[in-house]
Amino acid sequence: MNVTIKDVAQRAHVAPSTVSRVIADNPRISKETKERVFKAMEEPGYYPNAIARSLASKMTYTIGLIMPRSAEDAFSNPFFPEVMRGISVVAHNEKYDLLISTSGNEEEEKQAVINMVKGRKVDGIVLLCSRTTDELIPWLREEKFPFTVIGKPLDSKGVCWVDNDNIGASRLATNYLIKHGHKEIAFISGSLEFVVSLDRLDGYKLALEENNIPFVKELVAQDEFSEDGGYNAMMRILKQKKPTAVVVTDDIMSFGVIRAAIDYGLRVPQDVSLIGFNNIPLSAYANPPLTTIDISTFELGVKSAELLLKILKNKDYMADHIIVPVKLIERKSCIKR
Amino acid sequence: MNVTIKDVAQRAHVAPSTVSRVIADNPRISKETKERVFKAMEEPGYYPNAIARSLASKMTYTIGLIMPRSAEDAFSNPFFPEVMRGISVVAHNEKYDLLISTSGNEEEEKQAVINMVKGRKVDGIVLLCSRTTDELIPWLREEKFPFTVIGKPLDSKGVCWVDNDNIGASRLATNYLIKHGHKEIAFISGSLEFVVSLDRLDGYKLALEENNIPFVKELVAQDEFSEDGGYNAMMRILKQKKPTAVVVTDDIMSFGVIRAAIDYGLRVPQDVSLIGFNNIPLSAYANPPLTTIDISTFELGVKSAELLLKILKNKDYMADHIIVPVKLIERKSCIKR
DNA sequence: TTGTATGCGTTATCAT
DNA sequence: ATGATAACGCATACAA
Repeated sequence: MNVTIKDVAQRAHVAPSTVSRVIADNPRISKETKERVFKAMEEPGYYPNAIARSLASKMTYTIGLIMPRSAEDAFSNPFFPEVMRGISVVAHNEKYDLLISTSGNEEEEKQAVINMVKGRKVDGIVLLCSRTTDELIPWLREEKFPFTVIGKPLDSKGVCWVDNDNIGASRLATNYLIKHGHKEIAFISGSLEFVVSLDRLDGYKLALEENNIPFVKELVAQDEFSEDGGYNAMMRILKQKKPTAVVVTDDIMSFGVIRAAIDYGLRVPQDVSLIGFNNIPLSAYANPPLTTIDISTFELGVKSAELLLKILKNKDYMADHIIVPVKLIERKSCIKR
Repeated sequence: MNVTIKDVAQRAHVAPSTVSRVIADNPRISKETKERVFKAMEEPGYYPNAIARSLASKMTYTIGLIMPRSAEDAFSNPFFPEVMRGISVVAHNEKYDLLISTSGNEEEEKQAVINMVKGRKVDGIVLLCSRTTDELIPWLREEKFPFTVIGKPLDSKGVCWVDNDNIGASRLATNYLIKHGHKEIAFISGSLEFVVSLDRLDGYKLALEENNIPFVKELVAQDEFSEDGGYNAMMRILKQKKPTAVVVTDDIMSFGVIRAAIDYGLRVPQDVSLIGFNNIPLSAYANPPLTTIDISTFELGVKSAELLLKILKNKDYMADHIIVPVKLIERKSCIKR
């Protein structure tokens, strides 16, 4: 079969345990034997079996990634790849691999996590998807399994999470519009099933309040995180009201909102100003280029991974959270009124 | 520690091997004991340790994914997430996990693969990146390790790969432009280091030849697979020639080409027609909506995974390849001349 | 149909 | 500093 630690041991005339120590770079081992062992590894092309290693050491050096339930959502919105990019950079630096398991529905997702956790396939998990109804978090907490969450969970007690200040970000966006003289400001977001949508709605309301602008529920709509979702939401609003500006909590949705406005005979930004969220690469090249809130997606990934690794290094690390800053990117989709 | 197969065996008053057989759903096992074992698994919450399982059975039920060298490229171009989506759907159906390992440079990439292969962490590998200079393919072939490649490798002898008919696709695109009355047709692609760029250039030339249009090398440019890359390539061409149409082998680059044209005072499609490649989600919402070649990115992922699984199921499966069809999506970026 | 024994390739705990 | 030897948790060939 393949060359094992025993073969190397024979070649080097030492015990397998010594070879193991050399691999682990154990300090108390003489230079001479270390050399000899390395030589004995070279020629036959020895490489440690990670599986056997994991079994014995109970360390896998791999991080589990739980994507949003539908692979559709997971990979079609640039948000997730960008988060993964952040995670993978950190993981790579620390010599961790990434194990990904997609799932179609809630039950499958649960199974995927159980499989990773109870199957001992990963050392820790990053949850890319925090729904308000998530039962994964309580389960992981109960299992005392190391994990971090991207997006503040509804019940964040005892869990480590990374997120933006979503209330603040939304308030920032809304205030920007208000300062540009807008008063009829619509708010379009994804499902309120997501904490992030809830928080951003709150930020929007907050900004209105601060400026004594009444909240009008006909100016608010939710829909899917997609171009079509944005289109439909905007259309629903336009049937009842005529906002002069709109806050859209996702750039992809913004594209749909723009299309809806145009279909409705409105020009952007002359008739409707628009501010998006996420600052995806293409929003800069939209027509008009999108003013948007950059939520530092990449950083979200980086921090979530760093936090997880910190936990792994110090098992009884206290529950903690990290707020990643946002930044308003001014482009051409908003004008003064 | 955690509950193991032995604990279950004791509870059910059977031998560990019997429990193992129940897990493996071995046919020759009585209904009664099977029931009893299942019961004994329930209460203490037994779950098989995948690592131990792998060590004993030499099967990991995970597929390794080798992304393009820079995580940058890997996740910023929608092509790769979409491919991953295809792969993950198939993997999920067959109860395989995905192990991802990103890498910064060629050396790291090699290490990542060695780590997966010699570390016995995966059963097979899908290469998402076939550079013409790739030394990974010969290595994997020599190791007799199961793998498939997305994109036809330069030396495809004895390797299983999945790709479009790139020559045909490019010829299709070019002919479309020619049929619309264009004769001054530019060709912008990524680096010729990629086989795909080479093939598409050939297809372009082929179409010109068929129509007795001379090949003009000033009308051809290569650059990075990015918006900026497209912009720069187009600018370089415009400084020498004034094409009435251009074939761009990547939608992201197309956005840059459009921007360059506009900066140069040209309207799209009135002054320059444009046909892209990949049909990424947002190309439909570009301005103008992009006419493009849909290369069935998702299918590319699906087929590569299916092919790999076929190999895994039948170790001495013959080298084979799969051509995934392309489709021309007509939108608004081309006009008759 | 079920049990026994051994191996999978390491790490880790004792020794020495 | 190094060597035996026992885990690690499961699969499997061989018995029964």
